[in-house]
Amino acid sequence: MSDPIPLNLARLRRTCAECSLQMLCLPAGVDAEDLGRLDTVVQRRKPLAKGESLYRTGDPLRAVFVASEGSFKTVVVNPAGEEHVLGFHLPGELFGLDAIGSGQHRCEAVALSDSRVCELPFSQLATIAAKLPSLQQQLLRVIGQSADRDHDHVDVLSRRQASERIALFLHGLSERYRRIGRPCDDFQLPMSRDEIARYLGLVLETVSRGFSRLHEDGVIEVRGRRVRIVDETALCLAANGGSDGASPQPRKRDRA
Amino acid sequence: MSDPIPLNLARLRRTCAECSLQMLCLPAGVDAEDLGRLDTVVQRRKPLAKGESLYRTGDPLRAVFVASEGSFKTVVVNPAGEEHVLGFHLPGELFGLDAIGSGQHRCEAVALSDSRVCELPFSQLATIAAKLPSLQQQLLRVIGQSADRDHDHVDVLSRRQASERIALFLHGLSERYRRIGRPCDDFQLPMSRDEIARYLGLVLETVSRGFSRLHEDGVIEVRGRRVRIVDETALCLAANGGSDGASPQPRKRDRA
DNA sequence: CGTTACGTTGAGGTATCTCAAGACGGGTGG
DNA sequence: CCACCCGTCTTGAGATACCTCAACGTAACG
Repeated sequence: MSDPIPLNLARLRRTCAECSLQMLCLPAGVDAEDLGRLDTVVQRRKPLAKGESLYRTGDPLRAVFVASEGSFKTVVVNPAGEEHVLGFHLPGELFGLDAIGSGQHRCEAVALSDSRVCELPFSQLATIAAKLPSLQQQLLRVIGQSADRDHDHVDVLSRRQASERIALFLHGLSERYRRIGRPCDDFQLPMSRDEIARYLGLVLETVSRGFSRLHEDGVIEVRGRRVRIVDETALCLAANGGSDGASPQPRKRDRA
Repeated sequence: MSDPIPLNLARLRRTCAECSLQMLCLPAGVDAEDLGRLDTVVQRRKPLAKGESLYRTGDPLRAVFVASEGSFKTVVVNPAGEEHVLGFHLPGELFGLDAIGSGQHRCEAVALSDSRVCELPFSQLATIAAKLPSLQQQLLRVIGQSADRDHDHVDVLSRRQASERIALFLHGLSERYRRIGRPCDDFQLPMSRDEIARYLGLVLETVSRGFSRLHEDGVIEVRGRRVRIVDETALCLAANGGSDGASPQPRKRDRA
């Protein structure tokens, strides 16, 4: 453990190449020894089957997570029994931070497909961060990025047109695929129409119709969960109020 | 600066009694000397007039803020020129954390009334936190609580019935007034109907009608911005799908 | 090859938005 | 003190986008 462990560094670089833990592991200023210490803390590649929960509402804060394979959703079930989707978590994206406020998870994390996750015990993370200022900064940044995704969600939900929400959702997803180093204009949705609907505050039929409409308008190609973005510009336009397909003048600026 | 300063401790305890910076200043394990160091960092009581901005979208992360008097809203203006309200910040609540992900503010903070704010330069906060593990933990917790408020916002926006959103909004506001030590069943709204609407993803008329309806049903009393919560239980019920007025028989979905 | 989950499409009802007019309340100045 | 103005809030009536209900198509799987 006191040896500088170049082997571990190499392995981490390889296996976590596109992982957001990279932000925690590999910033400048974290040397091999520090990294080795962190490495002993990360528990790697825990497998989960589709539909299994990683944590449930009320569970104490134990760790933060990153899927190395597969995606997750986080959901809350309200008193009326309806399920709301709070977020989707692609491979390489950190999640599970919802518990750092109260110490308890406010939602449930469910695997959308057979998955593998790395987990990083939070107490040890905090301890190490206290000793490594650079790691502390990285930790703050990663937390901030997680909050940014929540803001994106709010942004989507604030749109009052279903077509805007759907376009913005697809655009955001594309952006995130790009960021984790995957094709961003041709991908497989890890979630169902119903789950998208519960994320967007709509019903599944509306989502389906929205997809069909974007297809008709030549913005995307859809077949089931396969999505190809044909016209990214048009997608952005649709996300910002160019709601109706053939709106001749999508220019409306209200001012006071 | 190197003196232990019991006087400052006393002053901080008094002046920041209900302030969320308290969480950063006064946890067990932070002694007077530490506190003195923190005290030198907090800039206090900067005044702002109603409508003035504390920071704007794109501004670099400089500090985090707490209003000691007055309230704030954080807003984004989308390309179409519409203003979305991301959050309201009551006196004593920490805000401005939206920039820790990217280093730049993603929204604009506007005073809802004449206000005074304490600000805490972020770089120095991070430096001090690195030296004080207990402060680091408090910082994480405060950040987490801020994220919790964002989750509450998502929760509200996910409701598809306007009446639910409005009831949940009022209930959440009441809860927050309670937490900052103010009357939670009788208060003055710091924001307009229009601002509430832009927070809830509705139009102002719908908010107004929702208030009137809750008034008619004897759940609240409203006169302009003055709100009194008459029946908290009914408010909770309305927030969770007991949407329609006096439906004592909670069948599947009953419409009067 | 049947079963099952998921996705698409259609028709009709309804909540919310839009547009519009009026009421209230807090200021200002005569 | 009152008249007046302005921003804010309320209320009404009609248009519309979305939800509900329902049937059918499609794909994955044993």
